Amino acid sequence: MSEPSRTPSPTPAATLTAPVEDYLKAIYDIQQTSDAATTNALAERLELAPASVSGMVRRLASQGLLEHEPYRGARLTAAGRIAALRTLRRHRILESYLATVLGVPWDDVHAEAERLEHAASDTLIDRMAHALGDPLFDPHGAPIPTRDGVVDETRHVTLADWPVGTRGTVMSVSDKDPVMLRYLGELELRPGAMIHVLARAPYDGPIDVTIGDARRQIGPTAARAVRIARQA
Amino acid sequence: MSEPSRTPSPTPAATLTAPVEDYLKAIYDIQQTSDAATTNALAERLELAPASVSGMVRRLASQGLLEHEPYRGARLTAAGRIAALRTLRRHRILESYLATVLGVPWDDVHAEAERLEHAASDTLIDRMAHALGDPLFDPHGAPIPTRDGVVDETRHVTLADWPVGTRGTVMSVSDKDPVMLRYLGELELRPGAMIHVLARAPYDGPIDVTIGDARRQIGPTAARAVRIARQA
DNA sequence: TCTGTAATTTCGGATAGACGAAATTCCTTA
DNA sequence: TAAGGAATTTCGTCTATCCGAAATTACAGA
Repeated sequence: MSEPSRTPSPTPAATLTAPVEDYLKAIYDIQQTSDAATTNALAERLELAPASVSGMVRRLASQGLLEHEPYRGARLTAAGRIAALRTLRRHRILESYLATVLGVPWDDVHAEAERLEHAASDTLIDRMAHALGDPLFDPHGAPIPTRDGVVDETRHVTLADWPVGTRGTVMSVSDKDPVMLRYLGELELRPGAMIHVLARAPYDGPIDVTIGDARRQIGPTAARAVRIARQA
Repeated sequence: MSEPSRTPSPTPAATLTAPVEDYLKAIYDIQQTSDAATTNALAERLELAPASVSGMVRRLASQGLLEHEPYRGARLTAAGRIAALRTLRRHRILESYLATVLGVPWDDVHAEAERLEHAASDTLIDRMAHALGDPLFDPHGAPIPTRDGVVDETRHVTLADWPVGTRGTVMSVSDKDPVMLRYLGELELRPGAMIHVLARAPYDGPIDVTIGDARRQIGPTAARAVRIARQA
């Protein structure tokens, strides 16, 4: 585990619109993997035209929420990062609450939280978190930022890159695609599951893996949605 | 109690924007008292300029959600009524859930629900309703429409007009103003409270009333926020 | 170094929603 | 019935967000 990171709080920041929160969250997400978020990557994630992203990125940069080097991509500033983590916390607390308390199926919670996260007040989110015992992870295994922006940013290897012959534990699964999530659920590929990669066919071929006791073959796309860590 | 009213379901209606839902809800609300919702009444309730309301009302009329006689006011069509009741159900289920399950103070639930009602899916609302045992009234005593648009529309007399010398039961209190709600709470003027009007000073003067066992004087503005029915 | 392709930005334009000022209509009252 | 005030609508504008088409830039490979 790497250090949890702490971001100082500069401004309380005026209320952001829903689209702005979505951009910041997407940039944060992309920056977990790449150094900067490119226009195309953002456009794809947000399902918008690249032209729209260009315009918004310029505006957000002028508001000090991110830095933008034309043709190079966007990087969150400290203020942007705080705003992104605030939205991420809302999202993941909501996912946890909906799944745990209200029994919303785990492949549906993402879409629902995606809308509610822009409307719920901070104090409501804190109430939900409290009711859940202030969880550190959401139902898909993603870490939940605290109220003051502390979050575990460990970058886990995906199942697609996990070394052959090695055992590991599923840390998290991507929550973006309900169909994929349903498939992973059927395979018992949930956070906490033990896996053991037996073989991987070359050229993006299927991966031969035991999940708990069951032996399975899974394709590279699904494997990329599953993040693994060495057994605890 | 008057007949619950039933509205047939014409169209599933495309998804409405948050402002549109707000307009429909406000018009429904105003129509509970007046025959048609005037531009000024809407502007005041929605805290918008009358010019803005004029424009929106015209648009909503062209979409078939309401009928508009220029200079005369707006009336919901069947389709508009259904949409309004759907939003009202969301609002009141959310209020109930937040207050009952999450312990949000009863004077805060309105504002929170006001934002969440546009984001929560129907199935989530139904889950919440189910968790509460499908309540018929929200924490302020307002009736909750069912999934298929049945709602009690009895028009209750307010405390300001309740006959002197008569006992009654508080049916509901207006949830719009948190400060007022806090005041009413301090007076124990909640749904279910027994009241007995002893005297009313003329010209909008104070009302002399017993609430439960306590004797109080309350002003006409607060009294207008409290709706009363003959004792059950 | 030159060049073609992919990524990005710019430009003009669209839509939803809101506003103030000015024009219009309604209705009461003299 | 004429006038004046109040309510309403119209008009021109503004902001936020989105788009397609055209122009620009970056960069890999010859």
